[in-house]
Amino acid sequence: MARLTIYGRALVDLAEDGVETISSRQLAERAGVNAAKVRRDVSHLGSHGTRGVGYDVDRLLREINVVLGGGASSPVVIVGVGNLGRALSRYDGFQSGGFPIAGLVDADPSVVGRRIGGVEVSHLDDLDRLVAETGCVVGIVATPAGAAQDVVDRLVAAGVRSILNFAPALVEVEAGVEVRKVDLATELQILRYYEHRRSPAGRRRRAAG
Amino acid sequence: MARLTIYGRALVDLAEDGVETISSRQLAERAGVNAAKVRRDVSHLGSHGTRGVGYDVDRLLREINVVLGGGASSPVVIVGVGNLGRALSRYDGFQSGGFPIAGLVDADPSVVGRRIGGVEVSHLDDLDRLVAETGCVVGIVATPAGAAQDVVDRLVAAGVRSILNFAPALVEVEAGVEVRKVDLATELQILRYYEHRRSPAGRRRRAAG
DNA sequence: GTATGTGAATAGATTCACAGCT
DNA sequence: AGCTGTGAATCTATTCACATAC
Repeated sequence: MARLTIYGRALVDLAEDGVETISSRQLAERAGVNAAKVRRDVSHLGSHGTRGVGYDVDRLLREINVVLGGGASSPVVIVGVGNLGRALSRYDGFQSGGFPIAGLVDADPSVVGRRIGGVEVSHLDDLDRLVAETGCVVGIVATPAGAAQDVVDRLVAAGVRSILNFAPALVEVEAGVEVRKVDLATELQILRYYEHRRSPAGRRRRAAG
Repeated sequence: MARLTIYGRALVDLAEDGVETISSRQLAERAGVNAAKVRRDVSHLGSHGTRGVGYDVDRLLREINVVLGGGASSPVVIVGVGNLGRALSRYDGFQSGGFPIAGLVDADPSVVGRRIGGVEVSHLDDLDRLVAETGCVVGIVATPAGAAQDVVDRLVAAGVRSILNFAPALVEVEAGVEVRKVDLATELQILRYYEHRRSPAGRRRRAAG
């Protein structure tokens, strides 16, 4: 399902290049997937291509955008302005992707009031008010693992129903709340796993067999 | 397979708490998965628990670490010190996770020579030398989409075989090179998708049915 | 001829459920 | 009694392959 966003990006590029129709095969190539997969994914949209021709780029893009929530702007609040939180606060991909950073929050009084990337840091206890005032619909958790569950509970209590969790911890939420996890440590570990498979200690200096 | 790293983290916590054995059921609960899944995953390690008792925490942790590449330190080079690249450079999770940042690289001469988080920025053309001198084994791509493929090609040419791609672009690599993609825009889009399902325009102000 | 949409086939991951060990 | 290891069942995702439409 993450593939829809990939198709969306490819279609934006195509539309900018003035391309009007595209076949499943061509789109698949741009998206790095199988043509049959494109067809089945697209058919789930209820969309219809034209046999013998392909899909209308503009129409398909519009349909994908509708499913993905369109061009709506979804303000986010970042909880935790430690190392990672500050890094994320300064990343303008949120803004440009339609997720403006409407608030920063931390539990440490010594950082409350500081401005990062033009946004002032509020105290965790003001989360409810902040969410209510700014209309944040997405919460980004960038705290240490130990604080993650508490923060998520507070976000949910404040009415946030979509959470992106960067903390290396599992969190539980009630039904109806969507949590997605981004785990940089795991990604790196997996790379190391492959690295290790290629050259475990002791084979490192040998020529490939 | 990403689950092994989750198990690993849970086991570290358990070891610190002095726990010596753990059943698949308990580990599963901590990892947020099914007990049968834990057993099957662990059995792929060639490990053996003790029937009626469970797994030895230390032993299992050691075995997982061996598979994941152990405590080895894997220096990384970050390519692209734009917004996201700078953010990542300042994130100390790399360092603490055993992935010290050994180099920063950018194509823009105006940032070359600047220091970010204690590391000097080199020019993209010096990538080969940098990789050779620092022994980087992992490349992190934090460039705009358009530059990603070129950067990846250069990383591969320099001998890097493990790449973490933050650029919202597909890249092709020869066999034997492992690329993992972290796509913040897609994660947010997917959250918005669920958000949109819950309250599409027009229903927003209605009470839940 | 070309390309979609989809039933059927395949592959892969997950879960059940239980024999067998401690 | 409690728990692992695993064959078998199940569920889900992917791919094939072709009838159908342009």
